[in-house]
Amino acid sequence: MSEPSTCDRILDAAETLFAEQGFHLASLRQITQAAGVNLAAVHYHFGSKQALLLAVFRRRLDALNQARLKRLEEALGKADGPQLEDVLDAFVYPALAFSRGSDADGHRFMQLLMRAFADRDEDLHAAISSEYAFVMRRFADAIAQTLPGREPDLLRRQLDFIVGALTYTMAESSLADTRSIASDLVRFAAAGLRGSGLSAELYDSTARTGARGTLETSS
Amino acid sequence: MSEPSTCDRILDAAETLFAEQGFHLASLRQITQAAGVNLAAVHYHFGSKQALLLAVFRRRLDALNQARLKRLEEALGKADGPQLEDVLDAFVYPALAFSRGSDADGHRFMQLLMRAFADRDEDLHAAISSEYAFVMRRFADAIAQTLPGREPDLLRRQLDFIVGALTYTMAESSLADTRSIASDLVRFAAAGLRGSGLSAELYDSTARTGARGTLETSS
DNA sequence: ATAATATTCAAACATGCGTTTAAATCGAAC
DNA sequence: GTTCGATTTAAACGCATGTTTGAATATTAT
Repeated sequence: MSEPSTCDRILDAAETLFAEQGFHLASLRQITQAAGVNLAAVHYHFGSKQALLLAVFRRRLDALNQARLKRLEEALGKADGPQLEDVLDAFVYPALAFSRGSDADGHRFMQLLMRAFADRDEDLHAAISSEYAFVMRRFADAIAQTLPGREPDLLRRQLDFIVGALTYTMAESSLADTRSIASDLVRFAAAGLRGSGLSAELYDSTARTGARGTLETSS
Repeated sequence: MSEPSTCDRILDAAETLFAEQGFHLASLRQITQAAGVNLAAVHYHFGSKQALLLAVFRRRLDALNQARLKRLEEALGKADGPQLEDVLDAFVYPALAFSRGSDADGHRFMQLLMRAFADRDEDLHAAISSEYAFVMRRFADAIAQTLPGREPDLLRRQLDFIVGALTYTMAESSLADTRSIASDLVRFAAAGLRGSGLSAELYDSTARTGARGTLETSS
C-alpha cells in the first residue's frame, strides 16, 4: 500500500501528458495507460476529461500561490517597509523554482500553464483566473506601495509585462540556474518599473507623428 | 474572378479558426465550410492539415519580418547611431500593430503565434524559428550596439524577457490603444535593459539592499 | 471543337476519441 | 460468513476526425 492512490496516479500522468502534448492531443487512453489504471477510472473519479484538467491545475496552483504569498508576507513585514525587489522576487522566484525544481513535472506544469494562457478555453481561463486573482491583487497592492503615485492602469499593464516575461522564460527549455534567472528578471523588472513611471499616453497627447515620436525622448 | 482564390479563402478561414480554437480543435470541415470550398480542396492544394498550418504561418511571418526589418533599417541609419528606443520600437510596434490593426485576423494570428510557442510541435517550432532566426539576430546585434559592453548571455536572456512581455501582451484580448501599449512596453524594456546591465556586485544602491539576501538565499 | 490538364465535388474509409454501461472484484461492518 | 457500498474492469457506443478515392466539372492549349 505504499503505492500512490489511483487519483494521484491519474493526476501525475495527466499533468505530464497534458504538458507534453496539450490538452486535446493527450488522450485519456494514453493517460490511463501511463498511470496503470483503467480507462473508466477517470470518469469515475473526476467526471470528465475537462474536470481532470482543472484538478491538475488546482493541485499545483494552490502550492504556488501559498509559496508566493509566504514570501510576500516576509517582504511586507520588513522594518522599513517593503522593497520593490523583494516583492518582485516573491512573485518570480517561487514560480521559477517550481518550474525548474528537482521534480521534473514542475517544469512541464509551467509549460501547461503557459499553454492555458494561449488557449481560449473560457472555462479553464476562468478557473485559473479565480485561483489567481486574489494573489495578483495582493502583489499589485504591494508593488504600488513601493511606487507611490503610479497610475493604476499603467501599473497593471506593466505587471502584465512581467507576467509575460516570467511565463515565457519558464516555458523555455534552457536549464540555466534558477536563482540567476530569477535575479536577472527581478533586476530587469525593477529597473523597468522604476525607469518608466509616466505612461506614454501622457506624451502621446501632443506628439502625433507616430510611436517613434514619443520614443525619441530617450533622455 | 473578383473572388479570392480557393487557396486564399482556405488560408483566411484556417488562420481565423486555428487562432480561435487551436490547431487540433479546428477541424478541416469547419475550415472548408467557412471558406466555402470543398473538404478535399485542402489536401489538393496543401497536402495535409499540418502543411496548411505552416502555410498560414509563412504568409504572415514574411510580412511581419519585412515590417520589422524596414523599421530597424531606419533606426540604424540615423546620424548619431541607433537609439535603443528606436530599435526596440522597430521590434515591438509592427507586431502590436499587426495584432491589433484594422484587420481583425491580425490579432488572431498573433494569438496563434503565441500558441505555437506554447506548443511542443517540433516541426512547427523549427519552421517558425528558421523564419525568425535571422530577424532576431539582426535585432540582438542592433541592441548590443546601443549597449556596449553588455555580456551576450545576459542580453540574450533579457531579449527573451522582452519577447515574453510582447507575446503575452499581444495575446491579451484587451483592446487598448496599440501605440500607447507599444510605447509603454518600449519604455519599460529600455529602462529594464539600461537599469540592469551591471553585474550584481556593482549594482548597489540603497533601494536594493534587501533584495540580494532574498535572491541568493534558498528557502 | 477537341484533347489534355487542373480543379472541384460527394461519398466513403479507417481510426481514434470521450463517454457509458454493466458485470466483476475488493474492503469493511455487522 | 454474509452483506453492502466503493472501486475496478472489459467491452461497447456514438461520433468526429483526417484522409483517400474516383467521377464530374471547369480551364486551357492546340
